[in-house]
Amino acid sequence: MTSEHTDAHAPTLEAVAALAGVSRATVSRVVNGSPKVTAEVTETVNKAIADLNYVPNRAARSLASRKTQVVALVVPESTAKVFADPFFASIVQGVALHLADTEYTLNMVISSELNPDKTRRYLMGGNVDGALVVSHHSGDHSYAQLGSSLPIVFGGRPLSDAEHNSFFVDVDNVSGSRGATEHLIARGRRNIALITGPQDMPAGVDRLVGWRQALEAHGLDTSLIEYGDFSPLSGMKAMRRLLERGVPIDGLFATNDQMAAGAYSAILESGRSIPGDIAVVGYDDDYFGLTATPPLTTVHQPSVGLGETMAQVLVKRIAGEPVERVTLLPTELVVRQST
Amino acid sequence: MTSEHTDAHAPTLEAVAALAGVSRATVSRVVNGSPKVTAEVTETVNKAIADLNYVPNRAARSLASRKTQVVALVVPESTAKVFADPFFASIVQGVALHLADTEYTLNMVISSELNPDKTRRYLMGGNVDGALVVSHHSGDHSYAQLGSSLPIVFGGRPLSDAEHNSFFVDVDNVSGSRGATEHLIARGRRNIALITGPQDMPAGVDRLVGWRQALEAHGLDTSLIEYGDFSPLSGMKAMRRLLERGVPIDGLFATNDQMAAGAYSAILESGRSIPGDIAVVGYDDDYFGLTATPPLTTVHQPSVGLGETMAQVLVKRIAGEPVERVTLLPTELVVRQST
DNA sequence: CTGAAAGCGCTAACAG
DNA sequence: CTGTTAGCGCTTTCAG
Repeated sequence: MTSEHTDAHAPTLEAVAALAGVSRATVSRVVNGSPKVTAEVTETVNKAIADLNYVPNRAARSLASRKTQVVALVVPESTAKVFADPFFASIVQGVALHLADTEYTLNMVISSELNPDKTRRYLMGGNVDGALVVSHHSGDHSYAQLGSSLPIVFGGRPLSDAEHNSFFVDVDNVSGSRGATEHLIARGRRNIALITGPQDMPAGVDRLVGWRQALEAHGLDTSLIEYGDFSPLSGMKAMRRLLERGVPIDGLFATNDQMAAGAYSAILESGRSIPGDIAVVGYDDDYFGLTATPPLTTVHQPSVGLGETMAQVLVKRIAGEPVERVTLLPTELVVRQST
Repeated sequence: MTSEHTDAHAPTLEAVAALAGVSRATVSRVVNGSPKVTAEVTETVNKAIADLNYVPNRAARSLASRKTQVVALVVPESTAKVFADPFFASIVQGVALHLADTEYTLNMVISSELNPDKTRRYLMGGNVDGALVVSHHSGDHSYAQLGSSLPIVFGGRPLSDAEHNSFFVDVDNVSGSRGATEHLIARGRRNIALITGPQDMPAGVDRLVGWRQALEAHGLDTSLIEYGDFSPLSGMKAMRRLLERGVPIDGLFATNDQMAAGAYSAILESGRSIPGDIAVVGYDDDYFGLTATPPLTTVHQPSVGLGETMAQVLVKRIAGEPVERVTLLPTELVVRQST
């Protein structure tokens, strides 16, 4: 069942040079857009290129120029397993879309946790000009060390600020959460609870900070906190604990929609109404928000934009252009019927 | 804000040869696992490689061997826009996972519909050893022509069987649908309606065929058909039309979960119950199935497996090994409370 | 502004 | 089994 592949020798730079009646060096200059070539000659060469349907050979080009024109997108295997996470998928999409407009090619590599050296070697083996590292919401900068020998841009801020040297772009979790909470306040709520995620994840920490900032700015109580693990079940349990405290609660900010989903159940089973008794805001704007009853007010993150920005920052770094070490993208509050 | 990158000349094959006291050719042989090298020499060389932390340069290797060790994953831009589609995301995941175990590297390219030639040129420019083409459930084989000069494997069967030469792997829609319908029959249903998708999409056609096969095998009526466009709204409308026919209906097979969702509404609004009056089965096993009331019985597709298989088939083709031109993956019926 | 010459790092016959 | 010898196709000084 194997098929033949006509190995019709692709035209080389040399062939173009011959047809155009110039030297290979000149063709190379034209191909690379060198400014010092007569318009006339440039035209002749371009015509020859078109006629021959010439496409430069990347390998040869890289070898000679010592540049690969490739950037890697590193995805830890654990993240890949949950690849269907729309947030992550959108990041990849953004990266790919931005890169499509550049000279760079996207190399997706799944780094196995079992054999992280394989990836390290690949990255350091001169196979790529730079790398993008995304790790499922978690800010894992374990590749940060490579940052000193290869331009790397991370998706998500590092957990510790000690990483005072890695470049990253992240969603502005603090401001997004502050906005969500302020929305609750604007709706007249005064006893606003928080169900947040693990404090060993940047998203968990930052979203708590935003909530607290908003509350403090209005002189409101910040003691209504419970922790979950971003799963629906944990959200339900956290909400129950909150309700059991027996203190008044008229607003809830759950730091992701999944936990908000769980909280919905707990609120409803306690006989309370949404948003009548308790107004709730989520975070992530995933599918749950739309299908929930009532539809959930939530914080939308610019996931595609995150990917695009990462790619953009990396390309600039590779080009040696100055770029901010940290880029924070704004979120958008999507107001629906739960508030 | 730019940072320095120590351009510590990566060790070359030559350096390894020197350290090991052999020729470059021998080192090359060891690196490429040639069988004709003394165990002793192999060891010495490997030690030198380890000591120097040598990593072969891909560009040089490709240039000399005329192989790129790269396979492209082509994603039409329209598909990329809906990248968050979990089915598609899983395919990418599968591809990446399988490739991670091979010598191949994954190049993701988004092909713009506006400029399809850019992609064609890239593929034909000797930049990749093979390509994987996925187009959102649609069986678009517009790159089929390239198949004669580059190994290509498609995800999803082509719409027309005229494409009697392209290699593809697909989910076995016919058998999946037949199974879904037989399940309804086994549950004692005899008046089984169908809401299917556009007949210009392989999935739309094949799922109808499976339903019909099951019904005919049991001598049941196959006239209860209505068409939708895979959207929830179209499913709702189709169901209403079905109900308006005024004939008995005790089972429904909707060819995707989204349309099943719409059908749910129509059934419920008509005062009927699920599965009491009408048992329903969907297809896709997307998130709707789980959150629906009652949870939806549906057909699960091996999306990750699809990606893995595509990669596997492509790698074999590149290696010149014989492979089936078409590979159909089995589906699995997930039985929940709607039947 | 353009050509000539010298490799980039590695593989691949071909000898030995 | 191992070394020698040529390049793979392109970029890049360095002259002219």
